[in-house]
Amino acid sequence: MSDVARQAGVSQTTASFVLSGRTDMRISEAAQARVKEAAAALGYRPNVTARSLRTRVTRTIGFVSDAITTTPFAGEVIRGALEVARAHDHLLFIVESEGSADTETALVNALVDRQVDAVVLASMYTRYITPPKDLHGRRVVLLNCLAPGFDAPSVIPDEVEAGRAAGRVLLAAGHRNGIWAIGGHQAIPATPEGTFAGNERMRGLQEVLRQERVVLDGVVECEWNAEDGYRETRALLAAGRRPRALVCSTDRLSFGAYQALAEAGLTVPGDVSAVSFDDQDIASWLRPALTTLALPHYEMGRTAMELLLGGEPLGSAVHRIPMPLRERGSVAAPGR
Amino acid sequence: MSDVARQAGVSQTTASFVLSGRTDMRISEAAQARVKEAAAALGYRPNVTARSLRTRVTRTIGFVSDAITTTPFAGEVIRGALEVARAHDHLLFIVESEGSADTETALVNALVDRQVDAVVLASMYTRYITPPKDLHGRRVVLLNCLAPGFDAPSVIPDEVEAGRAAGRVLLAAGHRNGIWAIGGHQAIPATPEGTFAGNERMRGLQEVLRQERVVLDGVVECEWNAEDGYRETRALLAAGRRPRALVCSTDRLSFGAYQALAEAGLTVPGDVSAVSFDDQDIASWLRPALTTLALPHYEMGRTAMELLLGGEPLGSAVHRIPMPLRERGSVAAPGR
DNA sequence: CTGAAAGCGCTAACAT
DNA sequence: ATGTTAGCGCTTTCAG
Repeated sequence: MSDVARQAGVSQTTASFVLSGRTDMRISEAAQARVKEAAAALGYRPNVTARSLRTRVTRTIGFVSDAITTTPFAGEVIRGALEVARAHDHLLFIVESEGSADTETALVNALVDRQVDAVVLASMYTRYITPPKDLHGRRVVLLNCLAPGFDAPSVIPDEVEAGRAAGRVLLAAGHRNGIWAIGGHQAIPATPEGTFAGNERMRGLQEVLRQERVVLDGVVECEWNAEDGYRETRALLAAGRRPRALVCSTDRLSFGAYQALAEAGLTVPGDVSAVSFDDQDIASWLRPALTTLALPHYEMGRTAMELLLGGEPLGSAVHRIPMPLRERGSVAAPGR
Repeated sequence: MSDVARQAGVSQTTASFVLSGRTDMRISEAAQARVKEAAAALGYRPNVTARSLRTRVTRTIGFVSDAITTTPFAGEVIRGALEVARAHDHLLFIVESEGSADTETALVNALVDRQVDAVVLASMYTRYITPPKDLHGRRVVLLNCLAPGFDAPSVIPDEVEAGRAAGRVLLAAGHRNGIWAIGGHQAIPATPEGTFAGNERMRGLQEVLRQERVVLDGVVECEWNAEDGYRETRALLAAGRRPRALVCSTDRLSFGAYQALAEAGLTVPGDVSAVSFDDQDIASWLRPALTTLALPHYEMGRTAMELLLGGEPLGSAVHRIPMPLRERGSVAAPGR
């Protein structure tokens, strides 16, 4: 910068003012032009590290996630966050704690030592967490997780409303009997009380059904992968149960259910309707394509960053992002 | 740091030496202990920004990708990169150019202004690129892309060898006739010469088949998505062709092929064998699970970062990472 | 409207 | 074995 100033025949102060685009210290048009010209001629680029040292602002945000790889949606979260960051001229340090608290602490320290302006704490499935102490008193937003005692806003999907929507789709198609929930609350040995998403989805579903005095034929609690959907649907069929509609807690479960149904010579949606949650890629690859409630990962990423960069005080509200209904071909009137 | 020095009763220099763990300037055990104690007591954390300004080293790397969201593998690349970065105590700025050259230039500038030590230029499918000029002369590694004139190493999957492996799997099972390639070189209007991966996969495949004097019944050039696999396999069947084995250029194509085969009452692998490329999640969800050649995204991410942080000169070699064969249930001896 | 000078927190010659 | 001093590149009072 001092080279630029010298070449423009002004002091470094003047160069600084015009190069950082400040207007409050009125510089003559002539001087501005000379500085800009000199900067261009010399190929001047600011050293943001030096600027940050002085201003105590790095325009840098730490994005700490437990695992960016496990779920295929993760990319969407990051894409949303990245887009907003870029619009505000900020950069993201992305780190992954791999679920280890020690790693998380070490990484948060590394971020803080680099003077990040704020931190996003992201979880790949919705759950309660306890943020590392080094984050207390800092600008933080919780993405897809909740920490009741901790002073930071949370951004999560509106699962209860999604559960209601799933119920409404089935009711609207005329289903009142033979409705089974596959996956349910995910009340399995590893999570005996169910998971956050499982509990909320079921709550919304049951609420809507109850209003119409419809009761589920059953809720199958199991893990949420393709193989579980196959196994449990097959078991259902083998036990002589003949569902008219399936509410699968994930698209992966629906995928497995499709396989079991096809094996049994049953068609979707002619014999059995299916509605699920997530909107993974396979939801639209299946034939018929799946009607599902989409996890709004992109929007969540955006919202978290907008909270951080929007200039409003952060607060500690829970922001529930709507899960859009993707109506496709897997729901029809009940089969004969 | 000066607080720590004062409390320890030493100069700032001494404090600096012990806190940055330098051993070349021998400090007495006593002084070291006092400094460490004072640092712990005061909760001292170094300001890496300030250190970087002085040392001209930020321990920070820019990871520029064209789209981290499009492909589900992207997360694996990043996970690999992140792990190595962490092992070397470096942080990653991750940015996405969304395929726009202007955006890419702007982001590269933002990274350079923040004094990143190196840059990874990543593409989500293997292809030739022209790196932005602002990167000339800097430490760069190309991830999943090639830039012949540019002085930087490339890390790409070994597609030719994968093509050979696909051929060998089929030959070993006894296939010599009725082999069709679905997806082929991806010689479609958008990419009339085929894609890099398509061309290399086909080259390897043909090479191995030719050695055994086996010729493909045909190569169907189309896009590489699930719907294309369904449509083209269906068309094949409708045209009275009865393939004994399918080499699908992606798992998605195989997925679609499975659907068309099932519709026609054909079973895998009893009637038709299938082998493909990528090893996406669905490859193992399908029934039977798909035999496929895995894109080594995790390894690629690691390799790129190890090149950067390993201390060796970068060079400009092309590093071809093996694509492991995942043998599952979709290949058997030719059907009756 | 512009310039001189101090200092952000740290490291590294150079003394001692 | 430790301290003095000078910056790294930039912003920001404060004087003119």
